[in-house]
Amino acid sequence: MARKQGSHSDITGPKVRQAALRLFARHGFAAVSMRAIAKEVGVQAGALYLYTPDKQALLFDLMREHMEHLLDSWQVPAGPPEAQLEAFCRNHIRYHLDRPELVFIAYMELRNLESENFAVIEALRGRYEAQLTGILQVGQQEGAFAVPDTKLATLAIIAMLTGVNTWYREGGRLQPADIEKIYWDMVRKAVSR
Amino acid sequence: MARKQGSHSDITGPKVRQAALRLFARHGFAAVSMRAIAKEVGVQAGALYLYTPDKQALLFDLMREHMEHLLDSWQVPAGPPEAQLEAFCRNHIRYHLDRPELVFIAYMELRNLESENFAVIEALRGRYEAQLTGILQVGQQEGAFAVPDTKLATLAIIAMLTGVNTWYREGGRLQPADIEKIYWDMVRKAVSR
DNA sequence: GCTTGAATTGAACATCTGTTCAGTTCACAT
DNA sequence: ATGTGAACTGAACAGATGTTCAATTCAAGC
Repeated sequence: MARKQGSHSDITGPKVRQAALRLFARHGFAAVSMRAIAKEVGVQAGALYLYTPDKQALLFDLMREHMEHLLDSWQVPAGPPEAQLEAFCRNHIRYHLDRPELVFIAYMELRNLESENFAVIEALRGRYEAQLTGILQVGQQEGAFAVPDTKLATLAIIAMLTGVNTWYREGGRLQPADIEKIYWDMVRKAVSR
Repeated sequence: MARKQGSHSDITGPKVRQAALRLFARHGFAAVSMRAIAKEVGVQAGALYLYTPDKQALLFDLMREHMEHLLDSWQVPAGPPEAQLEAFCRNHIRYHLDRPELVFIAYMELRNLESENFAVIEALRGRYEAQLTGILQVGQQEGAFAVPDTKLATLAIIAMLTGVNTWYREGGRLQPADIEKIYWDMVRKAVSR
């Protein structure tokens, strides 16, 4: 069972995924060749096929793992809807600021997924959005929120939160904690009565 | 000066831009070949070079014209900051719902611009954002708004508004006018004290 | 009818594309 | 010392890529 010392597969495998992640995020899936990925890894193009069946799977696996990890990253806490919403927003921002490249890919490269793969990612995205919609619905019923359309509010809030990734750069004027607070403030007011 | 009747260049030219727009929006710049564009136009690939110096210019011109047209699409009206903000939000949504393909390209294909072209588009984007920031700053000073960070609020609001394009489809449950109202409501509350 | 010239073709270019696979390497187990 | 097998190379594949350009088409103007 133990891997042989000389084996590189448990090093090269992750390296391939990492290189694909970086290059897809920087140049876009269609603009990155297998040879470019191989070069980044320090290997010939043919060797990549020991670690992925094809280029499409490289993209799909990155996106699927990202979405699954995002879903696992939190649970709706017990408590009043406002606290639940705050937890959602803060987790979303923190999670997204931590993995800018994955986030970028997961939402820029949807159209490069083959249709079955696309359906899988869309379903995962739907499950994530449903959690926010659920929080908003309960809050609306209990009178804590005033959102005319919970589905729209869900998409508006997520778009707004995810927008951080378009401008945030490490070491900038604001720390993640500041950003969390500012965005949460805006969301809180946006859904308030 | 008058074009000859037999001339097709004033027909083919726009057709080329239109085909590029559609295909870039659908498949992404890098995934669309000049031959694919030519086929959509009904012409051989070589003929495209009568209407564009190269593929890059096709993308850049679409984006630049879009941004310039967006800037021309409105002016900050006289009046209280809240009315100015409402005008901005409603115009933004209306304008974006009217040209989903251009909007999509202008913000998905930034990384496919050569660096000088990128700088031009970024400058135009900056000028557009500055208008919203200006409204928020005045409103903040006059006490009409309570935004802790006007630059962040600018980006958050624009991200939220532009987000409509990710889900809106013609003939859906909501009319553009409904959407304008719902989003404006959320923005209004988000910046209120 | 003939000339002009803009619009377009179609072939050619050098290079790149994703993917396959027979052959090589070399740390390990025996 | 020898054999094994995972990891990898390097060449090959069939076709696509952006771009150029000599040659063709054909309506307009004379």
